[in-house]
Amino acid sequence: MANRPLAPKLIATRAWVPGSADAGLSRSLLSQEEAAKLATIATISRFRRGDSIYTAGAQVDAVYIISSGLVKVFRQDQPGSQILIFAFALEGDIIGMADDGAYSNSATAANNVTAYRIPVKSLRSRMLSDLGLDLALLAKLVHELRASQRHAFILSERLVANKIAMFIEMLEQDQASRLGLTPEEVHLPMSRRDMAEYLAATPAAITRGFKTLEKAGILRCRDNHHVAILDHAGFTQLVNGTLHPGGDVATRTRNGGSRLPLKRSGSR
Amino acid sequence: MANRPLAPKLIATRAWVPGSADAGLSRSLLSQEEAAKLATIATISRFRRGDSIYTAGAQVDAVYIISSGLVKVFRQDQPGSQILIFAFALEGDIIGMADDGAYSNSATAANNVTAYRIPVKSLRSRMLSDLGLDLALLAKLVHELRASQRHAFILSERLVANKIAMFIEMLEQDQASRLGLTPEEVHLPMSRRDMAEYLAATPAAITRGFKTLEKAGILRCRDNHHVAILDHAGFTQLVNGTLHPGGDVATRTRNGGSRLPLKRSGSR
DNA sequence: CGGCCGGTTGAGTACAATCAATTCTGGTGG
DNA sequence: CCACCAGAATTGATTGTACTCAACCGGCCG
Repeated sequence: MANRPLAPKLIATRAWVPGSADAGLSRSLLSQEEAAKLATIATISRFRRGDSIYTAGAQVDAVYIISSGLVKVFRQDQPGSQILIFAFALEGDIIGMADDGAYSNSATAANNVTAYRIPVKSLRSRMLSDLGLDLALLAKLVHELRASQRHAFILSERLVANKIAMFIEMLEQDQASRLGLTPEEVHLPMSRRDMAEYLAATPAAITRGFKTLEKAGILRCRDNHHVAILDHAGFTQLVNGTLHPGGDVATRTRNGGSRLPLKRSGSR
Repeated sequence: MANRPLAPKLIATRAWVPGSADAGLSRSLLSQEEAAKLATIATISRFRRGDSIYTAGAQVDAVYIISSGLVKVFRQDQPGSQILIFAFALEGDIIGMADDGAYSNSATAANNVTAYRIPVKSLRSRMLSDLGLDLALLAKLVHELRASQRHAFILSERLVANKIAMFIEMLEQDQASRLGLTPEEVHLPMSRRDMAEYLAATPAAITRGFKTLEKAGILRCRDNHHVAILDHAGFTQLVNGTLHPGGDVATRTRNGGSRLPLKRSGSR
């Protein structure tokens, strides 16, 4: 096994910045001289909104580094059935992961997208000769793993409003790490439908969830692609499941006046 | 960055065997001469049911390879709040992942557990001197990423019965890869409660979900830890969201007789 | 023998999915 | 530049499923 073909493998859709202080690392991963190295063996590809970049099951022949636009990385088992978006890839992100020679998920352009296309053959030789790059990719993988776990954590939430809050927080952290400072407004580059497919919900639920958050004073929507976080504290409280946004106290049958916990305490 | 301390990083809770044909790879990852190498620098640790192996946020000082028992790898933000189990680690699995010097999730023993404890210091020097091991760990990471995406996919399912089905299928594949052949019965080493925390549900829902699957003739439970898959076809159909197990046709208001799809077709 | 914990069952509630109708929006072609 | 159309987004009404709360059973350990 030591002299296995040393599979081209890996390469992962970039992670949302995970938790805390490694933003610098995450940003510099492939945006420096190593990226330049890659650029020498890459060609530029363009995709229109809706174009498929690669599809699950196909042989891996290339890996892409997004230059501009928004790419959805998703899984869909049957042609007409359920979709789950695993990640949104933005500028600087790498997509085209596989570990056994075939793509394990699909990617389509949500926008007009430009990307560097890197044939795996050249990538493989590069990796072998350049340990530094190998380690960078490894770090990338760790990030993506964290992102995926975060995704799972978001999906484990029951209330759509909470999911949305966690999602926006994620976007905020990502944009903060990209810009170097936390912006006034969070930008939501994807459609409501895309958000629904990332959060395992329906567009209708997304709409209502935003409304709930807005009425609770947590955030304000300038338009469907720009939101401002008003109450950052209650925001994280809500993320922790402590807060119950859909107050609507009037309809409470019993337990009329007492707001407060009334949520899971000891067990789940 | 090339001469960064080359962080110990990585090391991941092992993946459930992902999709298809790389079972062999997954099994041999650390179970051969490399495992032997590791054994020379490892010590044996024992944990009782409920013991904490490591907790999120703590400095990474060691990595563990499970020798026997069952370990839950989970995340819990607030002390009393929601838990999400990210993975169950069995014999041969590696836990103790981190990418910035601190554990990113927690692990506790669900059983009596024995594990090899590997201080990261020795591991780091090993890794540097042994590229093969590094690559093995990298492959491990890829597997874990796949596992996490699979987890997200399971969580995206709405009906608990479907989640359970996917979960059992996952266990079956894992056990098949461990044994080399698909066993008659699938073994569920964890408690109902643990399953609930992996599937983001409640124990009550788990119970009812099993009942549903059993009444639908999909599977049969010998006891709470041994199930046999009866209808493997309907099983995967159900996994794809095509089948609707809670038939109970009598209560259907409209659409009285027509079983069949009646689930999401075009959109989600 | 008696708590204690895991598991099950039952009744009531709440949230999101579904279905369907309507408005809004962006892009296209005249 | 405007009319128009298709898709996205919203809204409403209804239904279904899982959560919640609570009680109960059973085995295990003290």
